[in-house]
Amino acid sequence: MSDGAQFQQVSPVRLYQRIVEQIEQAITRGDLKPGQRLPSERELVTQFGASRPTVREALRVLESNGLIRSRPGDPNGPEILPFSSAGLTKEMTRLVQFDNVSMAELISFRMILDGSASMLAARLRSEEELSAMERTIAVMSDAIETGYDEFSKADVAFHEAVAVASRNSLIEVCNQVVRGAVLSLISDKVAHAHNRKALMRESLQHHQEVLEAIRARDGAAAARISRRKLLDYYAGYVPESEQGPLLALVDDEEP
Amino acid sequence: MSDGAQFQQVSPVRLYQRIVEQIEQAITRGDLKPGQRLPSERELVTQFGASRPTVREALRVLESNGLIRSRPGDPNGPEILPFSSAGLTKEMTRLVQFDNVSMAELISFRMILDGSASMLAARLRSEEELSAMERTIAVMSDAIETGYDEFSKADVAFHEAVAVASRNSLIEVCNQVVRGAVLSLISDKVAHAHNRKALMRESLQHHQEVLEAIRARDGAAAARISRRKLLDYYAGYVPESEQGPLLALVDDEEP
DNA sequence: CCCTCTCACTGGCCTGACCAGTAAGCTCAC
DNA sequence: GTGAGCTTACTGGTCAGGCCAGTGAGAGGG
Repeated sequence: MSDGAQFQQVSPVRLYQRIVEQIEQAITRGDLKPGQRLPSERELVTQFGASRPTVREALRVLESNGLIRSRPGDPNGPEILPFSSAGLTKEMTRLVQFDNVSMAELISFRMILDGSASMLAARLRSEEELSAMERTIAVMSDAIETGYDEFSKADVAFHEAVAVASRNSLIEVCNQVVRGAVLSLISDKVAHAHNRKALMRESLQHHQEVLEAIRARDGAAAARISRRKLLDYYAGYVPESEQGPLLALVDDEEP
Repeated sequence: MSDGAQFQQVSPVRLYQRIVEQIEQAITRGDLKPGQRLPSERELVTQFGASRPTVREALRVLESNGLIRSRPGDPNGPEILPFSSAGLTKEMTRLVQFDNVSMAELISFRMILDGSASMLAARLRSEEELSAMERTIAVMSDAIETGYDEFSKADVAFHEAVAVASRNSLIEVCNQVVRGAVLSLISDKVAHAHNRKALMRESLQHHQEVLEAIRARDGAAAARISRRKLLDYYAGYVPESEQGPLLALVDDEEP
């Protein structure tokens, strides 16, 4: 190779990509805020100087990425949507589905995220946030009789309350995604379990112990308990041979 | 509400979405493997019974999601791409850019991921994996004189080696994404820093200390050092008022 | 056997058209 | 005046057909 300038590989840029970029940037910059409307397709055609199919390709991409939504017949044009983590969820689910991510890895990741969230919550929580958690636990307790859906909803609410208290939304988004992925892999087993009530009671017990540590502002304990309980709860779904990495995560009590 | 059946909200499904779904499923199921080719657009038109613009909209969506790539003139048709975390990175970057995710949260998240990876690596590593890490550190050391690009590449290689040893690819993918997001936010400052060599030396020092703990199989120490060093390195980019949650993460040495 | 050139076919892009929806604004009865 | 109903100008969804610049497998020449 001759010395001197280094060249980057170039790739032809499609017209529709240019349009996507422009609109994406306008949204990111804040020129287009959620709720605002894009001009109609035919109007965009004149503004971008491209044909309608090309403009439409761009809009379809934006739509599939959750940035806009267009309804047929709406005279106001496509709508800018508020940010949602749906795209992230989709991507992460795909990562799980066919990038050889095992159940053990998923649970390991949940243990890390959940443990960290609990630790941060224990150390940073306010009194209001604590009582918010207590309320969700109460709902869970009641929901054991009411039904699994209620219970599950309250469960999510608890983790959300913890996430809020941890002051870190990234944790919650990722945790939510991973949680969803785990559930989608074992949902059939849970749904058909004849001992669902027992499972719910066990889960409730776990959450209460974590809450106790958070109440006591004991970050290390909250993390340890959270991880330990997750492992107990899910260990049955992981083959014996893959449990090593999971045990390494609860192995906190070393000299 | 009358009791009985619960109905879900329905939304009209576009034709192009049906096509996207079918192809996505085929890929997820493994019917279409990376490297294989899709039929040509005109062939797909007849198979799906849709028009070319519609088929093209579907292909554009798949392309923008990183699932396929189509090159003009290629007689073999669009190519199925191997999985890449590019989509995830894009989504996460967007999350950071305009969902009120602060620099502090990003760094906090990195500390969690990196700390956990180091801990797992310390407890699970093999001898080969350890020496792989040592090699990347050596490269980093040499690269201080060679240049920042080399250094950065070796840096990535180190974290990758740690991730491999941690037996959890999710950690590494997420860490890589977050790392990229952080760098994209501060890259200008690093590039213009007049003391880049000093920064590199500091970074190298940090990595060496983590490596030492991993060598000693001391998981707790590896995690603690990793978090501490990340905080030291990046603290300057976080406003004083937002450092609370970060400090909570290194506050391990409690009674 | 290798090299070169051809050509059928590819994807990128465009024009123009039809249809089923939507909602603003008009009409009209009350 | 006011509300209900209808008209209408627009929207997005979809299609058919066409042109162009590329690509690469295979035909042909050396």
